[in-house]
Amino acid sequence: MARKKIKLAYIRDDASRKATFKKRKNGLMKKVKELSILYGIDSSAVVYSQYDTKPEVGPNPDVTRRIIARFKQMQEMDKRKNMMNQKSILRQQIVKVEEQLKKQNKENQEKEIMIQSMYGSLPADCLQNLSGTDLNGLL
Amino acid sequence: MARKKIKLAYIRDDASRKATFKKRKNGLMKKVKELSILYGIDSSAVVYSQYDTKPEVGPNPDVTRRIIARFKQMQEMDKRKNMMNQKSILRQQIVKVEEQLKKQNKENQEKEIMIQSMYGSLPADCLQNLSGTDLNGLL
DNA sequence: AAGACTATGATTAGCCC
DNA sequence: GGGGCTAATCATAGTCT
Repeated sequence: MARKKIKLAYIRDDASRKATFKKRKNGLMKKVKELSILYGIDSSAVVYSQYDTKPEVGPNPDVTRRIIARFKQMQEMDKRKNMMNQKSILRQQIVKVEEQLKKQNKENQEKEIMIQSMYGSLPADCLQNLSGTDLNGLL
Repeated sequence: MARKKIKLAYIRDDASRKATFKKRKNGLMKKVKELSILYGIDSSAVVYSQYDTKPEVGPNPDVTRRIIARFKQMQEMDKRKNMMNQKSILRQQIVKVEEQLKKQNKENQEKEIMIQSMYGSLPADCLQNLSGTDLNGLL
């Protein structure tokens, strides 16, 4: 009578797979029921298998329905949270871009002032040579 | 070190309830995961509790979503089946009532014939005494 | 194939820190 | 109050029927 432990992997032998499946499914359902009794909470397990035509639902379908409703609600919340996160990330990016823009504007202004002063200080005949030159490209 | 068994009932002591809950929840989730691995099937457990802000979902939310979809499908099937059953029950009732109706019609016909023959065989002076009498009530 | 049995492995209640 | 320990209970793989 060697009852050794099995390793956690798909049971290839059809007979023993089917045989032990029922035992384990029942064990699981028992635990689910115990959990809900011991702690006064909702818990449910659903098991689909090729051995049963119907999925096994424990401890009772009404609880399962309630749980599903709440699960969906939670999913919605998660989704919204995610969107909020994305939104805040975008906001941060906007702030960054705005700062860069501000900085660049300031630089541009300074360059403008430089150009203005350059023009002002040049002799009249030098202005002729500069006409047609792209000042922006130079800066 | 007395580790005795507990009886299956709501654990009133807050501390031990909270302490053992986590253990059992983890144990359950482990079993759920084992089930899906050993048998290559979908299984999922959802546990709501006052101890966690979120429900515990095992072994993973995608499987749970798939399972919920199938659970709903099954519910629909059950509903339809139920309706079909009700329908067939009603059909049987209709058949019964139709049979009763047929039977009664036949009886009525027979009674009618009896009445007719009674009228036909009576002498003329007897017909006067019968006027005003409810023949239907007599039969 | 399905249920009973049981040695063995797994889970866990109560403790301790 | 959370994590580790361990005795005790529980679950179950393999076997037999």
